[in-house]
Amino acid sequence: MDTEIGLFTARKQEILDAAKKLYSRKGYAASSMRDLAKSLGIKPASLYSHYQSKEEMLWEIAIRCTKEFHGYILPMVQEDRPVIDRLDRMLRGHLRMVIKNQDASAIFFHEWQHLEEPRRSAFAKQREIYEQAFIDVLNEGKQKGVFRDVHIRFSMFTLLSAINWVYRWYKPDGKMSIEEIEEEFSKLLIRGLKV
Amino acid sequence: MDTEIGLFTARKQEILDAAKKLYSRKGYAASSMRDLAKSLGIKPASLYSHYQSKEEMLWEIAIRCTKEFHGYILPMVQEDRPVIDRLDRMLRGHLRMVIKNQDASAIFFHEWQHLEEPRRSAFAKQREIYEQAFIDVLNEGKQKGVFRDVHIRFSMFTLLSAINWVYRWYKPDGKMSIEEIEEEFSKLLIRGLKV
DNA sequence: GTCTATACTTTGATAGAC
DNA sequence: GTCTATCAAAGTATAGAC
Repeated sequence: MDTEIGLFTARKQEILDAAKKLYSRKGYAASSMRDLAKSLGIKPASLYSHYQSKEEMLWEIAIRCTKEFHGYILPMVQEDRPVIDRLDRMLRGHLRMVIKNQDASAIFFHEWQHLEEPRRSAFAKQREIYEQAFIDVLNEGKQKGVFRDVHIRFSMFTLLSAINWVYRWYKPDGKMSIEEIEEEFSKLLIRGLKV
Repeated sequence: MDTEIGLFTARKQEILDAAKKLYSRKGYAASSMRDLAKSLGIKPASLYSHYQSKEEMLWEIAIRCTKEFHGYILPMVQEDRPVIDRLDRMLRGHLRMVIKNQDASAIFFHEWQHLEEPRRSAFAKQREIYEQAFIDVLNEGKQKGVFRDVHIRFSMFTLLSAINWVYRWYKPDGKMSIEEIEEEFSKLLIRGLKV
C-alpha cells in the first residue's frame, strides 16, 4: 500500500518538491523535464508515471500553496480582536507563510502566470479571494477611523508586496531572525496607516 | 545614412521595444525569436541582422534600463536637502522610473536573471550600486537621528519592493494618478521610518 | 516505478540569394 | 535589411518491456 501524504504518495511528493525547487530557481519556462528528472536521478519518461504533464506539476504546486496561505490567513479576518491587531497578525502570518514556503512563493507570486486556461483563471480567482481578506480588514479599519483615508486597494498591494519580496532575499542563516523581520515589518508598515 | 538614437538605428530600437514588451508579458524564457519576429511582421532570420542573439537583446534592455534608473536617482543622494527629503525624492523618483519603464521593469527586476555569465554578474553589480544609494541615505538618516534604529538593508528592500510591484498593477487609465500614488507611498513608507 | 526507445514539436541560429 | 531554406539541439510526451 502507498504511503500517503494527503492525497499523494511519498514519491509524488518528492517529485513535486524537486519541481518546486527547480521552478523557483530557474523559472518554470526555463525548467525542462530533463532537468527535473536529472535532479531526481531518474529518466525523464519516469516522471509521467506520476504526473500527466509539466503543467500539472505547476498547478499542484500553485494550488497547494494557495491552500496553505488561505488556511492560515483567512480565519484571522474574523478573529475577535481590534482591527489593527488583526491586520498586524495577518501581515505577520503572510510573512511566515512566505518564509515557510520560500520556494513555492516564487510560483505563488510569479510562475503561476504560465498556467494555461482554465487553470490560470482558477488560480487568479483564488488569489483575489486572498487579497480581498486584506481589503476587508483595511476597509473596516478605515470606517472605524483607526486608519486614515487611505486608498484601500493600493494599500493592500503595497503591504503585501513589501513582504512578498522576502522570498528573494531571506536566508535562514541571515542577520535577522523571523521574529525581528516580523517586528520591523509591523513597525514600518502599520505606522503609515494610522490616523 | 542610419537614423541613430543613441548608438542605435531606429530599426534596432523598434526591435528592442518589441522584445521588451514580449519578454515583459511572457517572460524571457517563454518568448521565442519566432514570436518576436511575428510581432514585428518579419521572419525570424531577419532579427539576426540586428542582434547576434536572443540574450544580447535581453542584455541591451537590462543595461539601458539600468542607465536610466541610475541617471535619474543616483545624483539625488548628494543633493543639498534634509536627508528625509532626499529619501522621499529618491522613492518618488524610483516610482516614476518604474511607471515610465513599465515593460523594462519586469526585466530590471526579474528577467535579468536569465542572463548568462559574465553579463549576469555585471548586471548584479550595477544593481548593488543602485541599492547602495538607498542604503547610504538610510544610514545617514539613522546616524542623524531622523530615522529610528531600523535595519538598514531590510528597510531598503522593503521600501523598494513595495514600489517595485507597481509595474504589475499600474494602468495609466486607472483610478489613481501618478501624483496620488507618489503621495500615498510617501505617507505610507516614510512614516514608518521616523523616530 | 523505472527503464529504453522513439515520435514529434519547437527552439536558437546560420548560409547565402536578393 | 529581409528573405528562403535548413540545421542541430533541446523540448514535451508516449509506447511498451521489465
